[in-house]
Amino acid sequence: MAAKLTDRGQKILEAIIEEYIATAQPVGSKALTQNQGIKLSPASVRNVMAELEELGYLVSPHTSAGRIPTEKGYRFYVDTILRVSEMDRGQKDQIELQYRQQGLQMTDMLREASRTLSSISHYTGLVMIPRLKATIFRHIEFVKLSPRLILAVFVTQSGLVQNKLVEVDEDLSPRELEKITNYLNQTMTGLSIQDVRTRIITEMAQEKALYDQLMRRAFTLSSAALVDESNGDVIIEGTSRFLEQPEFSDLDCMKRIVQTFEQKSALVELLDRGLETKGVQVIIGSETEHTELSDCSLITAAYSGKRGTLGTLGVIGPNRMPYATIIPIVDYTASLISRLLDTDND
Amino acid sequence: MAAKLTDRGQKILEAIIEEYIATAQPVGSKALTQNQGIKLSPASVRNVMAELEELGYLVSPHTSAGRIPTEKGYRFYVDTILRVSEMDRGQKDQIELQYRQQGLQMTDMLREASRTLSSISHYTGLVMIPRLKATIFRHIEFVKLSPRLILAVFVTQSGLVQNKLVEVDEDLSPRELEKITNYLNQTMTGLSIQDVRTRIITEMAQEKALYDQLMRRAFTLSSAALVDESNGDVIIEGTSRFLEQPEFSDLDCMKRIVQTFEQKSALVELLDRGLETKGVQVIIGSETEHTELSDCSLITAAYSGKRGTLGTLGVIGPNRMPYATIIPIVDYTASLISRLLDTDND
DNA sequence: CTTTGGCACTCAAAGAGAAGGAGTGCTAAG
DNA sequence: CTTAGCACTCCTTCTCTTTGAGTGCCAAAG
Repeated sequence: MAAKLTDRGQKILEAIIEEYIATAQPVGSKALTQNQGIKLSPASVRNVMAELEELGYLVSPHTSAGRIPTEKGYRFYVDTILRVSEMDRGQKDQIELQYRQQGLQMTDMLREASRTLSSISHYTGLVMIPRLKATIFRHIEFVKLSPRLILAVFVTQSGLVQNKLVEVDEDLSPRELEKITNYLNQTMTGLSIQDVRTRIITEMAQEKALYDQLMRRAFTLSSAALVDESNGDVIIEGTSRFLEQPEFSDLDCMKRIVQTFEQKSALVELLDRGLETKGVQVIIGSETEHTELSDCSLITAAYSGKRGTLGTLGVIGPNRMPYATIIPIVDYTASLISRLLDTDND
Repeated sequence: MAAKLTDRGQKILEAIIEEYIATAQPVGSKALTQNQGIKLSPASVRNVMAELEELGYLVSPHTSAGRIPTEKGYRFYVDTILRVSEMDRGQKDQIELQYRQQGLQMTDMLREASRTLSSISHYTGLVMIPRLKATIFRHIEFVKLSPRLILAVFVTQSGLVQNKLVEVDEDLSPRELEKITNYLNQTMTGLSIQDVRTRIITEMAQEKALYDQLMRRAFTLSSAALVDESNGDVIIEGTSRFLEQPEFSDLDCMKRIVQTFEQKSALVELLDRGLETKGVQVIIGSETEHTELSDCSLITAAYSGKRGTLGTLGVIGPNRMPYATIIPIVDYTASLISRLLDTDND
């Protein structure tokens, strides 16, 4: 069982996986000896393939078909065999160009990132919107919509704008609102939302707040405005790419995947996993731990702003994905986004 | 050609269309005589069906299949035969409930509308976001992100928040910005964006603006902030519903439709058509004038806020849609949204 | 001990009829 | 005008056969 893979075994596994990625057809021994730089007879290749199957890297759909990689096969390929090539300048420029032409607003940029990921990779692009609590407070503004209804508009360091309706018990005068606004903008700017929140809580407990009605209102208002009720949002672009993949020609399976996309929660969970990780992460098939996505793989990377990780982005497609080309695309996009977020708004 | 349809012809056409809507199978003469309250022999029905085919309301896929409605058939059905039933209270309540539980923010509400449309109709929900120029100015706010970069946050009467980054030539001090903000909020509130724009243009031309630097800046800034560069945006929910429809089991056709959805422009154009129209509009098949959507039908209705039409919403599905049940759903949703937009924020 | 050619075997995919059946159009009688 | 009867069409389904790609194993060669 723990038998190590010979050098030749790896070579052949690599060739099979790459052939399968290219053709989506089970790979036979003959095809291998012809196509690649493998100088063995089909019979020898067959021996090795039988070994690889025994070790769980390959399966054959039926006796008279070739072999296809298992998840374990892909995993080994990604972890051990794969050498990620640098992207060539041209491709990098092509990506970068997309953003130059573009407006500068964060959400638009992230949407563009998702779209570009999809169009360059030919799979589906995913970009997670930064969680509120991970962002830095820059500015808050209150707009009174009706006596009891206030719109809080809140801008983060990185230029993300969030707005939220707050219902209040008492009618605040414009002057009061303005004071509150000024106070908050002076005290909170530069803190992370996390910090802002704890600060609000401690200050509210202090006695001075107890007597200062305005302060109390400021805190109630801002804490209501900064509640992060979103469980994360994902920008998905290029769902239709899935329809191009022969492995999803089964409509029912396809439908379940698209539904999972629409609900987004599974994708949020998967993208969240990449938040802590440095570099590119690959999640293959059942590693997603979602049955509907058990034939899908994700390639993700985290992007960050001035102060630490903001979110993750990546590509989702069938297990049979050209990892070698997509990993650098995701990697480069993440670093590009990080760079843009760092420099654009300061 | 101009032969009018007999009463019996209509009855049978109705029965055929409704049967086909229910089963997605070509309808034969025998099936009709059994199922519905049609007291004729199959042979008589066949005569009528032949007539209907001659008139272009039906076609048969091949000799030994039943008949299916043509677009002209659907059109006639929708225009002449169909009696739209009132929705029962229960269903109305079910819809309304969705919004009660919900936050109050406009975009969220529209997204929820799209989702509800989809889940109740079992087709794909569409909601067009209001065009900026159709909305009423309520409040504008500028946040300086960097010396030359200003974020304009702009709130419409109906509570829609738009934000836009503006690059400026000169470094504006916070005091100046504040003055500009105050000035704009005092002068422009209550005007439509359309009006605001013309006003800015005329005032800029006036000599007093020429000498007052601050005013000039105010106008430049606000006109830049209020440029409506979006060509309309549509919230699409329930794309996966399409995958349930047997008529789109062809993957290639399916792919083209989903791609068209992703681009959105075609949908924007179609929803735009409903802006002028009162009540529910039905667009059938090639009436869409998009080849990719030539097997799709839309049922749309306009929704409005305090001051006139804001946008349209609706449902898209195959031509074979249960118009009788969906039309009232769309109608009711549109009026509900209008009601909510009217009352919520004033 | 590894490699390779040979060979029998398996099994999905593709094709060819053949049978079945749903539905039609037409005609002639009620 | 309606309807029963009937011949005809042609899709759908089934079975059966063929085809061929690919395998596993064995025995001979390196």
